[in-house]
Amino acid sequence: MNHLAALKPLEDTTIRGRTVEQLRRLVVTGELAAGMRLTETELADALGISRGPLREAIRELVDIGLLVSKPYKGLFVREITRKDLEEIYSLRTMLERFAFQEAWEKRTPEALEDLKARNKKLIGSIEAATDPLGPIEAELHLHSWCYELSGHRLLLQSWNRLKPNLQFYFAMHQQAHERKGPKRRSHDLYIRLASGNDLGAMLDHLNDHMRQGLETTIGFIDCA
Amino acid sequence: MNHLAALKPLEDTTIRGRTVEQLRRLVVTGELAAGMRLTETELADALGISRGPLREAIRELVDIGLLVSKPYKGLFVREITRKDLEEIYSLRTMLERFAFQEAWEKRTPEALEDLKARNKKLIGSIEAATDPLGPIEAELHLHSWCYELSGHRLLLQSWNRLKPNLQFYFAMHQQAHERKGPKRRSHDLYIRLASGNDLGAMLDHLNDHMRQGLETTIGFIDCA
DNA sequence: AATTGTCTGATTGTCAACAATCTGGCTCCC
DNA sequence: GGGAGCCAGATTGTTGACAATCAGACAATT
Repeated sequence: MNHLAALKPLEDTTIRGRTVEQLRRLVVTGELAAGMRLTETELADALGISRGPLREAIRELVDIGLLVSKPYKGLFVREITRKDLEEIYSLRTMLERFAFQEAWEKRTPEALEDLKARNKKLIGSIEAATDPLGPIEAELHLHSWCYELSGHRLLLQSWNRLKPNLQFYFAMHQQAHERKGPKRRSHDLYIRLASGNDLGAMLDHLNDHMRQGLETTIGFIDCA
Repeated sequence: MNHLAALKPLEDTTIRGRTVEQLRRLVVTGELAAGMRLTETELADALGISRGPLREAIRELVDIGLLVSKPYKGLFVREITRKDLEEIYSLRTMLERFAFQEAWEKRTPEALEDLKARNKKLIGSIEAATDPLGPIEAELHLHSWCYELSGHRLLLQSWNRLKPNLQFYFAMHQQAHERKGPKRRSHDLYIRLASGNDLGAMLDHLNDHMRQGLETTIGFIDCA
């Protein structure tokens, strides 16, 4: 910790960057409902920008998978099928197990403190119960820990691509279930094992943790 | 095989699409040397197109990792460090092991025929020795088999993002080593195990296959 | 000597108009 | 009835000009 810690990263100054962020937020929070149709001109007008930077922003979201582009028909906010969800979870399990293997030897007391801090933040966010999306972001931030610690840039990049999809689904699920977010103590074991000395146990727990996450949330999707 | 098999996919009609392909090829073959500096206007003039679609194409390549954008300084063809290579290989090992686990039960006689055909094509391409990049594409196509068979779209997408980076490195390596490509029989065991009934042995072999690939090729990189 | 201020050419960011293309529905013919 | 041809409106693709921003060099200041 140095004396510059108070500095916040300055916000994106380009229209494209800000647009990506704004659209991501709108999609992820469900303010733009799944399946909804948009067009470039319509969006550009609504945002008060021209189509150039908007197109670049859109392409980024399409690439991540938040939007689907059907040429000459319009843009559509992604819909999630059961298969999508299973794919997201199975890939995520894979990635996070790998991340823990890579990060295991790099754990330092400071890093473990950081992990605990993230969990505290998650709990705090759940108890505050102000912004319903807060806990979701906090949970994802907690899970980001192992990816960051691994030092594996490509892996972190993969996680960052997957994250918005998870976020999208969490928010969708939460809305359908009357804003019931993650439980306070849901990550207690996760933290304990991550701080311990049994990598095998941690990896096993990840399988459980993820499978449980999938099972308890998959119920309300009726699609094929 | 049906009677429409002769149909070839029609080429991309948009400037953006064609530009992505062309730039990808140029980077991957080393015709645009690693570290080389480019600018948007320069490229747009050279390609005879305007900057709009070019920018979108560039962004795609930056996202994949083939180009690096340093704002207001220029675009640079990616350079590969030893760490990059280790990351590419470790992630790839992960993904391909996962792909085989997912694909294992889906193997049909037809699918295995397809796999053998891909290996034949690889061998043919090596023996023909015309286009030095042919064997590289054929080898990647062989490895794509398990991803396609898995039916896991997200996984396939991850592989498709990783592929150009591998291709880039292979070509780079080949140029440095006087065009010595993959060996004729390099995938014999791979094919045999993939056709057999011991998933564990296949997964173990993948570790070996990849580690060997990394070790025999990592030599000539002197970077940190 | 080192830090800060200022200028300039280069580079990217943005815009608004225009062109190309597609979709969906309609007609017409068989 | 149904399939080919065609049309209108909508949507995306493309362009060239203009604006904003930056890196690097050099001067001024301490």
